[in-house]
Amino acid sequence: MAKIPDATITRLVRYLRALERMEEAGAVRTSSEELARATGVTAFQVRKDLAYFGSYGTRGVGYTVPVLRRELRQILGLGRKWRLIIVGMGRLGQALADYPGLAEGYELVAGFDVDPGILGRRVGPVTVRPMEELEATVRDEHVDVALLAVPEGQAQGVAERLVRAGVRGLLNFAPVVLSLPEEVAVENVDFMAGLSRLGFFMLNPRWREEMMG
Amino acid sequence: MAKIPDATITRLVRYLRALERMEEAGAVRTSSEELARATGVTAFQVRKDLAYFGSYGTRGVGYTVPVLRRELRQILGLGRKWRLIIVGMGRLGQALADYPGLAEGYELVAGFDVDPGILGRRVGPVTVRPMEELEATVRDEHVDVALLAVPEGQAQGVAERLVRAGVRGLLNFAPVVLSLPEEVAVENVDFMAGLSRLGFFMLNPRWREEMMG
DNA sequence: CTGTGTGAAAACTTTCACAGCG
DNA sequence: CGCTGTGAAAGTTTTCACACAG
Repeated sequence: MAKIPDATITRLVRYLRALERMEEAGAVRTSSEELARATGVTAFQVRKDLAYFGSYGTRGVGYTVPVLRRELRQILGLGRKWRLIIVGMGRLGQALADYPGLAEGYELVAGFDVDPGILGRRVGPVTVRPMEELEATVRDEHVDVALLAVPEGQAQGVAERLVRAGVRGLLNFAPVVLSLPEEVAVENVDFMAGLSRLGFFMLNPRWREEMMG
Repeated sequence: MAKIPDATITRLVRYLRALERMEEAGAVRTSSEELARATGVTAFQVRKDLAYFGSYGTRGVGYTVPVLRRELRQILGLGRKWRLIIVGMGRLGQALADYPGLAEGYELVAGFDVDPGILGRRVGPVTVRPMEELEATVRDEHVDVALLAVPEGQAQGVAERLVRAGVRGLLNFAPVVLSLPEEVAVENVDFMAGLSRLGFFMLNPRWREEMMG
């Protein structure tokens, strides 16, 4: 079985979203061509990406929307409900807790914060708990993944606590490179990096050729 | 001049952050080795990334922290202050407006929302304005970049308005693929995609070999 | 003698053409 | 016949070894 490009996984997420829109719209069949248009990649790419995992289409016909959707959910680990917590219930943490898409495939168990002012407050589906309860919650509630929305300076420390307590995946919103045992899956969501890339591209309009001043 | 990998730009952002920490700590010299350790890449990679843009070090010695920092800021377009707006001042938009790192290299001009309930409210450095004033603000205040923090369904429409009004770069937080003229720079910050990738990696612990079940 | 800068090799990803299945 | 699935080619990125400047 070939090695699967990281970028393929990211695209799979897009295909899935496109399929969900199609299914909502009542579509039953689709094609690599249509998926490509919906997600801004090439039809070659769509077929290759799917082929890494198996044969889900019918030659000469295309793909069956609900079937492919189910398969992609399976591949992306949405077959089961991951159990989540949010650490850091500032405005970012609260925005995350309220995000409707979360309920699809994830079960938000609790939110944590140091600020006594918001302890006990209800946000989205959860109540804010004190940091002291972090380890106990992770263990007792079988938490799989933590969304780390704490300030930069505390990210590494909190991440270590989480991993020690048994969390297996981290979605890190702080602009730091976490150093953790490699069996822990980490994804970074760094909007400042995105902003800097924007600056670079805007400064280098033919962002393929010619740099340097 | 060679084509510069996209990933290089992302790493440049990390190097810059590491350098800023070093400078704060009073360090004057550093090396590709040290930068590598601080950012979790290899020293080869650091040198190669920097070499795309020029020769900033001294052989046998290393790099001068403030010099390299200045150069990277230049490369990443932080030499000038980009003028920003935030469209969508829900909790996410408010969290962004309050983010202290923004002030470094970006000038937040205004925030916009449709909700009459928060119009006029002061968040971070800005006051929330109604969507009707969007175009006028972009033009009159010479806005370069917009942070798009509106609900999924409105992202494409708002993006088009922004581009028509003259915005040149978009940082899109909605999980949609925006289709816009290609001279507009777009970066996506999609935390749900990150979450799905986590699920995939956790489901495939030796996330290099063996898939399929 | 040290650590950068770089050409060349290896690894990886994307593109493509088309065989082949329904 | 049409559209998927795939091997092979093209293109891109990373790794590496080492020449060379200070």
